[in-house]
Amino acid sequence: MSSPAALRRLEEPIAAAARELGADGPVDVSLERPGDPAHGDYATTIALRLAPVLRRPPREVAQELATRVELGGLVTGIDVAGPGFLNLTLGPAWYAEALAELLALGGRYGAGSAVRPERIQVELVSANPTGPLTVASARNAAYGDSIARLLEFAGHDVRREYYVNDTGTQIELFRASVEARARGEKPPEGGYMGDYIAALAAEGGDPVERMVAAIRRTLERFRVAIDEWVFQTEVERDLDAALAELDLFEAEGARWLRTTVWGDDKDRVLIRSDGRPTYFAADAAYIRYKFARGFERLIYVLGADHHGYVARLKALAAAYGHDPDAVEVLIYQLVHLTSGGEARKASKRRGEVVFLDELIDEIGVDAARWYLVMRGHEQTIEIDVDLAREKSEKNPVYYVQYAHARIAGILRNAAGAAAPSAELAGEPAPEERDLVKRLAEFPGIAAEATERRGPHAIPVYAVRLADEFHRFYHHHRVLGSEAEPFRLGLCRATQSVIARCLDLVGVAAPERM
RNA sequence: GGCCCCGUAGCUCAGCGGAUAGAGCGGCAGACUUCGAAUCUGCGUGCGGAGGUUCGACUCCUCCCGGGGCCA
Repeated sequence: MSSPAALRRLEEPIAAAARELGADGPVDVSLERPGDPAHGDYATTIALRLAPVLRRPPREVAQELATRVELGGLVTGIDVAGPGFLNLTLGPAWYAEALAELLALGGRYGAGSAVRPERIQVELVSANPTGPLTVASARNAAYGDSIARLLEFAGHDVRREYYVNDTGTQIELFRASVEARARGEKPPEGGYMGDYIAALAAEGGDPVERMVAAIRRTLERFRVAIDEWVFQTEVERDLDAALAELDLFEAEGARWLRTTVWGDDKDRVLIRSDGRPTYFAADAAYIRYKFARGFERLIYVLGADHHGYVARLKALAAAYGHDPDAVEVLIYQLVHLTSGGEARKASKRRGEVVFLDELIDEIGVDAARWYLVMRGHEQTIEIDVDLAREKSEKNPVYYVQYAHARIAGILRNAAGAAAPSAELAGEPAPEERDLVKRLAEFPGIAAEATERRGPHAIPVYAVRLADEFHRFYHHHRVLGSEAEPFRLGLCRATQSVIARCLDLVGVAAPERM
């Protein structure tokens, strides 16, 4: 399902021909778009990969495939090139078919790539409620939410969850800091400072509750819809039951879980010698609670500083009798903030933070989400706050949004004109061909982004698609041309795919700008 | 000392086994009586280093160098 029907219609006859030659099992034709237009519209390396299996020279295999394969009018040329590439040149009929498929599917184009839909929980952000969300959490939110959106689009049943650490030493320190401030005293050693502490002190009430409410508002503003908020204090009510199910051992007065048998680098304490449970004990109760709710896959979105958690979380899953691979820990690298070339230190306690709300105020939700998710999650990213603020119109997100708005404008003006259609009046122009081929990439891009947990592929693709559209626009008039129905069809299809791309990363698709 | 991530164009980054490695920003030169100029067109030898696997390596493996992070 990762390729559109228009591509499968090319791939399947080639696969059939390959099987005739003696290839057994599923044959992966995987058509690719060559960089050089002289190499045709699509190319496959099937002959190169088949040659060792068939014990024949690759070019010979390619030649034989080219003679055997029957692609009818979809293709006007099939050539052997280089060491054994098979290059296809598409005929007009293919473009019409591809566009027809896209128009028929509309917003569902590219959806449903999941081979087996699962019940998936994505735990994201889960920052301590000791202060407003920072830019570091913003990457978690943007990345985690895009993962959730991709999984939903692929056909999975997805729930987003936020785990609130509402107890423990940091929380006590936080409460003490607010109380000290309310009395007009200095915060305790290592305590929290900043304007928000003063504001909480002035407001009164439970500062933790207020912080959670503030985080909730920020996430809503950031277009992250949390389905479930789970509090550590709630989870810990089942602590005894959760620990009773584990095979703990005693050592040095403490009670341990032998996580090393599941690949952790050392065993972990759950109950300290003084009888107090560790944070890890709460993790145990929590993961047990997650599985108890029937999720088949648990995704944790964590910053790079938590990479040590991977082994012990999987160990917990295994200890409760689940497949450790049902726990998937997605690690993203940290965000560095710079300002005029100088690094800014993001420390919640010293009040020198850049909060997510401030970032949104400065560059807007669209640019913020785009910027935070447009790079690979394994890449440390650098955000120059000044640049983002002063030159936000340079952000490529506007380039993509502009293409969407421009199409919306054309379609508004087309009221009363011919209906969009995939009917081709004659030969499609080069820019029209390029646009259709770009659109045909989308299902594969979306599926791969989902499988690899790499949402950044979506913005990268969206920029290319917008690029292709802008080029098409400058070469061809849509309204009033002989090819008006086909070009309106192209516009509608492009608009639909751009809108989907933007939605997958939580960015608005404006009708006007 | 162990583990994780990263070294690609001046800068920020795509590219995850295929043909001549791309985009944005910055710079230079052009294009609006025309459906939206937030646009388009042109100008670029750069994969940290050394081995290895392969018909083919930015991509996979080993080592080294360099940056960031976690743990001890």
